Formats: sequence, structure tokens, C-alpha cells
Amino acid sequence: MTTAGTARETTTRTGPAAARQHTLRERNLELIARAVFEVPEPLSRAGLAAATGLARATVSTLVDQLVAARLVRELPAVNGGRAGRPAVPLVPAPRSVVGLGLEVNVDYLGARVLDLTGDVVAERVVPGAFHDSDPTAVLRRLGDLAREMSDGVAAAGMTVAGARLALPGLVDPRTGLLEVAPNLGWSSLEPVPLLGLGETEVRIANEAKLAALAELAGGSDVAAPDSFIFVSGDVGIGAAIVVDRELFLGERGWNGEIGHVVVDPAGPRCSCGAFGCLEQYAGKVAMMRAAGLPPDAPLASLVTQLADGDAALRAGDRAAPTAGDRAALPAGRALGSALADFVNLFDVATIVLGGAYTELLPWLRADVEAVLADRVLAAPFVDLEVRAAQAGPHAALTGGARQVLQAVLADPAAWV
Amino acid sequence: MTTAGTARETTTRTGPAAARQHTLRERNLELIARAVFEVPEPLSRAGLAAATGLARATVSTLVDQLVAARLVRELPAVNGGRAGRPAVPLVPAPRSVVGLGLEVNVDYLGARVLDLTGDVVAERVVPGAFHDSDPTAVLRRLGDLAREMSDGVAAAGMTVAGARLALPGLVDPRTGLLEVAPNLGWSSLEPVPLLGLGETEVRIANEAKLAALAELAGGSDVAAPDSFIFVSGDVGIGAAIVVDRELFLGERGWNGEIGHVVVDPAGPRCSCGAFGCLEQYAGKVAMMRAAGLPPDAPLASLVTQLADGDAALRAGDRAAPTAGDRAALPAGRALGSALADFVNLFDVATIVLGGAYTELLPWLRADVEAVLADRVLAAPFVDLEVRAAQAGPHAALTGGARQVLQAVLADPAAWV
DNA sequence: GCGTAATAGTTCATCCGTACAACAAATGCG
DNA sequence: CGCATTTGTTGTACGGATGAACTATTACGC
Repeated sequence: MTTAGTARETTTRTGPAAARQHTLRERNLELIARAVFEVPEPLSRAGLAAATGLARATVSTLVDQLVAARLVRELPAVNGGRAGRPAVPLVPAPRSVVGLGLEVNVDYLGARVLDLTGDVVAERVVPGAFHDSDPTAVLRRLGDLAREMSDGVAAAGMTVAGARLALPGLVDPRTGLLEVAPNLGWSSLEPVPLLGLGETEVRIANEAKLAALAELAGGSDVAAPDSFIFVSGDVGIGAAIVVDRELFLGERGWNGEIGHVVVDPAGPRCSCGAFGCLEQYAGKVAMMRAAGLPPDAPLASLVTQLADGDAALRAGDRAAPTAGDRAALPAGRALGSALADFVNLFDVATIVLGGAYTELLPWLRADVEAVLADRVLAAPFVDLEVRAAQAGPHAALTGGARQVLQAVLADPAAWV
Repeated sequence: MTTAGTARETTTRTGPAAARQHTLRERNLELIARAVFEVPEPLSRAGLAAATGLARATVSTLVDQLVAARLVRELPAVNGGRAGRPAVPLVPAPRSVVGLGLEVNVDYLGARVLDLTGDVVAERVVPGAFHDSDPTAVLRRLGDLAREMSDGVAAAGMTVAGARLALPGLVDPRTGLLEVAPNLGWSSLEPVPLLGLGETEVRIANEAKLAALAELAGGSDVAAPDSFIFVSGDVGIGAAIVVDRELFLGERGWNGEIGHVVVDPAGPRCSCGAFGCLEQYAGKVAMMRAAGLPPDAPLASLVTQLADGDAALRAGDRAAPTAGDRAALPAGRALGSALADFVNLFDVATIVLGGAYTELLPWLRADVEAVLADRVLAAPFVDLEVRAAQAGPHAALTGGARQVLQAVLADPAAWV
């Protein structure tokens, strides 16, 4: 009737682990590490104590461990113009522990190494055409490139904490399995072993998800939002959700497929089988076609055409709508419509547009914002913001490297 | 140049608090409490030690505190047929600490008291017509009812740990502000003070969100999923997202507005101003109208009509499509389409249909599942499941009370 | 019926990590 | 030059988890 007292072997749910003494140390190490990394101006030991609420003595011992682990570095003591012993500013250690971001996409593969300060230590991007490519060959090539860079930074005394491989497709980060990457023509394979990087821990992720993480670094002038929807437009359209600076992945990491939200069931048939998906209006191919340009033309040609249209408009030639207008308008309204659904379902008020949309934003913004204001139920009560992505090109490389370094910060005890 | 060493008063982000000694005790108390409540069969102190990894001595002191706090109760010692001292099974304490769920909806108001075992200790539901009602009068009435029940259970020696008020509208749980509840005709008010329950802590929440929490209790036969999308269909259509047994609320708790996902931009105009919202196909009014019934007829009339249609169909009268068919089909396909968008954006594979949809599910399932299988990108790789809600009527009352009790479990140290 | 093994629960010395207070170090200011 | 002020370190105290030893209570074999 009852099994009370029996040690049950079938653990129903693996709940949180019991808290021991060393759990305290681990948590506080993390607290200190995060504080050092996230504060705009460097803090001293005493400053960290005030910021975290820990005692100065405790902070001292923790900081000493982080310094010994080469995660934190002491700057020369500086006196802030006040009386008292000068403080020792503590900063993330440059060129010590680094993260490696890898990516295979349709038109390039690449690798980027970031250190804890966010600096790019090394980078290699190789253009190519990987549509319908052979995963074994491509991944071996990327693996060779990664090993080269890895050896280089190791020779300079740095430690590679891990790597993330960004792929444009349905990826399960937990199992390491790529289900399908339509634009690469890859399916049902385990990419990590094919890289041949036995020594470093590599995990895979969706390209848009990692690109979103790159946004968390913020721009030169504008701070990164804590929660946002990141939409990356290219041939396909992917999205990622960041809530409180953490990726929201759903059950398997297959969320954010905004490209196949139906905008109009009477619209053109999509490659996925449905009709009127967003991709058919705001995907790169659709936008190019609407502008009368060849589908595989570079994005720049669309941008110049749109800019020319603006110039003509400013010159007073209002009568003639340009090809650019025809291109931008349907994409903008369709994107706005899909984003309105997204915001209604998620309640995240900041939308970051990446990929091709970053450059096209001037011609999309008005339509997107108008549709959002109309269609988002909470619009009267909240400031919806549409902004351009701040991270530069190949953002997924940066995001992947950042994710590795975030993992280091989340468990600095592993490095002491 | 640098402010190192300055205790900064402007805390950039209120990160996690520093871990002290008592943090250990709090976390482990929570661990034990959750284990007692979530395990199917009652465990003894030794069983808990094995399940949590804590030492038997530690578990003993923690359990003693929980028993003293009246959160856990010891059952008579039972021997499982094995040698050794008989074990003392530990169970959630009945009729000791209780949670209070409150709700105002269009056609009723009510209150329900649940104890830690999940039993309904007391309940009052008052039918009414609160469309375009006066919030002050209605909330005072509910407050009176709540105080009555609260006094009753207090007289029986129980402690009311808190209350949750469920409302059908845009609600910000953090500020306690109701922005708008269209079907009640309420807007921009703070409902909690109007209840007049000064002594107990009351928080507000959206009705669908709390109804979703009620699902976590599971049914008599079927276990509750850990992550699911809960859709509650009535006049309006609301949804909630539960991930790992926790509500996902977005930035303000205004997510899940699936009723205004656009299914067809060429569709009928919605009250929200857009065209072809899901509500225009699968809202109760739309379904009634499509079935040729008066919009305010009870749901049961639609169900009987549909059942009659089935009977006619079984009788071989295949030539004549019934009015029920006309009602169910557009609603089912529209619902499937909006859910497909939802799943594509969220990657949560289990969908629980509540409200009116629970009873209508037999006539919706085929269409919903067919559209999902077509439109969800991950459908080939994951088992999508559509199931009926398990919680009974007025689920938000149960969910609200459960949320109060969950808060108790999350911080049992406050009760020792 | 009794000894032994087995299991549950408790007691106690120990260890670990944080807190607090006292102290040393280093600076500005009158 | 002395004093106030702030930073960083040292030493003691305290809270909480641990493991071993101990008690309590049963089943089982002889």
C-alpha cells in the first residue's frame, strides 16, 4: 500500500540538487563573477561587497580565487580623489579564457574567438556556396579551421573553454542532433563528431538563436534590452526569444519559426506546403522578386534600388512609384502582421531586426510599426520598440562564443 | 575615470541575492517540501534522504521544522513487509495551510479554498451577469463572500496563506493593475483594494493563466504534462504557456492572446479592429452563429446539436450536412491554424483545450490535428498531442488557490 | 522464544563557509 | 604632521550539513 521508507530508484523528476556548504561558495563565486562582468565601471573588492551584500572578507577570498583562476584581473590601484586607501579595480581578464564560435551558413563558414572582455581575439570567415553541400566535407573543413585557430590562441597562453556551432536549421541542443537544415540540404546528422575537435566541448545551436545572444552585448551607444524578440531575415526567416537575458528555447529549441506563420491563407504556396507564409512575403527571394531583381542578387542591389526610389521621391517625382516601393511595402506589412501575432502570444515589447532586415529597416519600419500599433492588443499600454540589430556581420559567431563564456560565468567554480 | 571602490547606489539590475548560511536551510527546506508534495507515494525521512541526496540527520531536522510549521504531517508508522524499524510516512498536511482562489467572470463570481493536499475545503460560486458591471459593487460582493469563507476556515483552525483573483482581461500581476477587461466592461482599476480584504495578501492574474495552473494537478487517470499550451475558449479566447510546470508570462503577463491571431486577413472584422482574428471563427459567439443558434445560448445546446448530427450521420444520412458540421468545421480549422502558429513560435508540443473547447473537442480534434500536422514545421520530429482540460469547472479558482500554495512550497522557511 | 540482521530515526563531534570585529595599509586634508 | 577615511586582511564566532555511532523497532531463522 505504501512504499514509505524505500529509496526509490526511479527518480520522478530530477529536481534541484541538495544545497551543501560548497553550494554557497559556488553561488557566491558566480555572483561575484557576474558582477565583475556586468557592471559598467570596474569595482573593487569593497565595491563588490557593497553591490552584492556579501561581507568584505568573503568577497576578498572569492576574488582571490577568481584571480587565481585567470577569470578576473586586478588593475593598478586607483584613488578616486577621496581619502582612504586606493582601491584595486577588478576587470574581466583579457586573453585568458576564451570562447569559440563556429558557423556554417549558406554562403560562408567561419570561426571567431572572443575573450572575457568581449574582444575578438581571432577570426576567420570563408565565403562559399554551401547550398546542398556535403556535411562531412564542409564540417571537416570548418573543423580544420577551428583547430588551427584553437592551436593559435592556445600557443598564446589562452584556454579555449568550449565552442558553439551555429547552423541554419532545426537543431536540438540537448541531443546534439541536426534534424534538418533545408538551405544546406542537410538532415538527420550529428555534426559535432564530424568537426573532429575531440579535445574541446562543442555544442550546436540554431543560427538565429545565437545571433540573438550577440545582441546582448549591446551597441556602442545603445544598451541591449533585457527581453526582446530577435528576427533574422534572409532566405529563410528565423527568430529567437530572449527573456531576462536568457534564451527561451521551448521544449526542444525549435521555437521562433516565424517564417512559417501564415499571413494570408490566400497567398502563394510556400516550400513548407502551407499557403501565405511570412517567408513568401518577407523572405529574401520574395523581396527580390517583388523588386524585379534576380532572386540570388546581393542584398545591396535591393538597398540601392530602394535608396534610388527615395531620391526620386525627394526630387518630387511623386507620381511614379518605384520598384523599391513595390518591394518594401508588402514585406513590411506582412512582417508587421506576423510580429503582431508574435507579440500578442509572447508579450515581449522590443523587437530587434537582424539579418537582411537590419539594412532594410528604414523602408520597413513605418509599415511594421503601423501594423503593430493596430494589431497588438497591449499596444495602448506599452511602448513597442522596433530597432535594428547592433551586432555586426556573422552575429551567430559572436553569440556562440558569448554563450561559451556565459557558461564559464555561470559556473566559475569549475575553473578555480 | 573610474569609480572603482565606490559603493554604487544605483543598482543596475537586482541580481540574485548573496548566499548566506540560512540560504542553505531555505533551499533544502524547499527541496524537502517539494519532494513531500510531488512524490506519488508518501516517503519517510530516510526515503527523502535517499531521494534528495541529503544526509538522514539533515532531513530529520528539516522535516521536524516542516511538521512544526503544519506543512507536513506524519502518518502512523508502517512497515513495508521488510525487516527494520517501521517508517513514518510523511504527507502534505490536510486542513492546515490553505490557499484562496477568487474569480470574477462574465457569468459568475466565486471563491474556492484548497488545502495542501489539493482537496477543496470550501467553495462558493454565484451565477450572475457581470457584462458591463460596476467593479466596485461586484468586487465588494466577492470580497464579502471571500471574507465569510476565510473566517469559516480560520474558525476551523486553518491558516489562509493568501489569495489570487482571476480576471478575464489584461492584468499586470506585478503592479496589481487591471488595464482592461472587455467582457466585464472594466478598465484601468486596481481591483485588490476594492475587495476589502485587508488582512490577506491578494494578487491578481489573468483567468486563462490560472486555469492553466489548475491543469498541473493532473486528471484522475492521466498525468499532467510538464510543459503545455493551454487554450481557454469562451466568448474570448485566451491562452497560457506552462514550461517546466511554471507559467511563462512574458514581460507583463499579457501573453497568450491567441484570440487575436489573424487566421485570414480577408475574414470578418473583429472587435479589436483587425480582420479575421481567430475569435471570429472559434469564439463562442462565432460558433453559435455558424450553427444557427442564438449567440447567447448555452454551450450545451451546441453540444446537443453536434451530437444529433453525429447520430444522423451514423444513421446513414450522409447526404445532409447538419448545422453542427457547419459550426465545427471552420472553428476547428481556424483553431488549428492559430495553434500551428503558436507551436511554430513556441515549440511546446502539448496543447490542452479548456473552456468551451473541452466539451467540443470531439468535433474539433480531427481538424485541429490535421492542420497542426500540416503546418507545424517540427511535426515530423515530435509527437504533438491535443488533449482536453482535466480540471473541472471554474478551473481558475483551483489554479489561483494552487498558485498560493505553490508560493508556500517555494518558501516554506517563511512558515517555520 | 531468542538472537541476529536490517532499517528508521537521533545524537554528537567535525568540517566548511560566511559574518563581524579588529587591525594593517594607504591616502587626502587641515 | 596628525587625523579621518577607505581598502584589504586576519582571527574568532556561528550556522548548517555530514558521517559515524547509537537507539528503536521490526522480520527472520533456529
